[in-house]
Amino acid sequence: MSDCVSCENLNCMIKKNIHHEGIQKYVSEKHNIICKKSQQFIMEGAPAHGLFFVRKGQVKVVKTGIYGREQIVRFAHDGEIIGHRGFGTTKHYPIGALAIKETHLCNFTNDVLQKMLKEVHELTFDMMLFYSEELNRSETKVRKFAQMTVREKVIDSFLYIYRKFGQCEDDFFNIQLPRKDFADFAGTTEEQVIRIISSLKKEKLLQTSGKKIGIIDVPLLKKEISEHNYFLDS
Amino acid sequence: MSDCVSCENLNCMIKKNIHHEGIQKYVSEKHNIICKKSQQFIMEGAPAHGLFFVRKGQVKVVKTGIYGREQIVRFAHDGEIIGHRGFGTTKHYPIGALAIKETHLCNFTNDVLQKMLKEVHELTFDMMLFYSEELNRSETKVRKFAQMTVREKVIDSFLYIYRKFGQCEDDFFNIQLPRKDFADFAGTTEEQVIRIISSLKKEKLLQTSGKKIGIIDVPLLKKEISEHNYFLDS
DNA sequence: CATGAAACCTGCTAAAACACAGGGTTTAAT
DNA sequence: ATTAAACCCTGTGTTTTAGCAGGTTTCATG
Repeated sequence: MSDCVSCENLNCMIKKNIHHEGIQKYVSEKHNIICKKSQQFIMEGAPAHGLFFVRKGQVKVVKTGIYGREQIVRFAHDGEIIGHRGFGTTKHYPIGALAIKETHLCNFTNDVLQKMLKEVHELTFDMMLFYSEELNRSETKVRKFAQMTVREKVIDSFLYIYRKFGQCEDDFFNIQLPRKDFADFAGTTEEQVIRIISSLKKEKLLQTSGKKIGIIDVPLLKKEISEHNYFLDS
Repeated sequence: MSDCVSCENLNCMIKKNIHHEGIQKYVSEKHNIICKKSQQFIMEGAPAHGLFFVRKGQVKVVKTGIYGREQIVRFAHDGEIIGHRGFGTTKHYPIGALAIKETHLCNFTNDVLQKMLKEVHELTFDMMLFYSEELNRSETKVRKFAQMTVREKVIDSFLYIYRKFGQCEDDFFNIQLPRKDFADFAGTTEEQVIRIISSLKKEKLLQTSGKKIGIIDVPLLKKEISEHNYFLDS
């Protein structure tokens, strides 16, 4: 249950390197944590005490912005890393993280992690590649925020959620978020998000039912932003 | 002249690891390139053929954005890496790079680099840390772009230039850029930049003389953005 | 030193985005 | 079933930003 060998998250970096002997002795030192819905497990500004992997669940990563405005950096689910931003020179987490629904986490302390990286070079290399991809993603996001209109940013956020979490047969996202969260992720206000949702519903591109949101016509929605853009995956 | 041992850029990652035996045999395989002013040496979208280090000079890193609008990702000078964004999974450069003034570059091909990383684990580790710092920087930038006003973004850009290139005794930046470049970097339009420069001149915070720009009162300018912000270094 | 191009500046206008206010609806707990 | 809290929605006024148009300055070059 708690060991990595039986874990199903094949995209997890530890799992991928579990066959290396150097790594196995450290796996037993990882902590398993269970978070209830909306529970925060990383505090922004707190001393970094290691890396987290999402074993199962949904997480949002936040950062306090200007005027205390909340910014959602990204969402994460099964297999993904959280807390890697605190690993460089800074010894404090630059972000906070909280569970959207009940979430099972694996936690490696910085000490253990450091030892693992020293011993298993393939892991270090994978981490480097991971960071480099994250960097590309982040810079694409900079470009988006700098140049997209609010409507485009909101649509882009919906497509991001769609790509990441998908939607069930009834065509609603496999994740439920309040409008405010979409706003904080897209970099705008709740009102704008609501207005744009209204428009998109009228245009038969989106459907809602209470908190639930789903895309009706994915290709058409995609078309609207990919028109003048190259490929922007994030 | 062309070997790393005598190089003065102590912040360069290669120089830092030059004492490792594994690295020295590869240093001879690096290429030295000299770029004239405004010459482009990385084309956006071209196949990635390695990493560049700035030996001496000034470089701007650009990315074509929405509607073909140009976005300046960052500026670089002595000792800094360029082209690392093309190293992950993508085999094409996601950015372009061009010399602002005459610039001397060192170029390692991807092959050589790969070999170096395989052999010198400290280098891989350093690269990982480098990427992780870049990621933090980039995400700070996302937040800025999402939440700052145009005035704040422009001021922030001036402070960035000040931090990175400094200014001489006559209080002008050690780099000359057209207003348009500041706009592309700050994520706004040339007109806005010009307007804000005018205001700042009236407020005795900035001085200009033709293309030259300099900050008169750094702490006061800093204060304006750091007021509601935590520490934002980029 | 004339000249043309590039860079810089300003005023005006329209559009985009935000903020506030107030009302409606859903949800979950008692 | 009731009630409070959280969430959702819409209208209106204001601010911010972008875009255009036209003018001036600066600077390199023949």
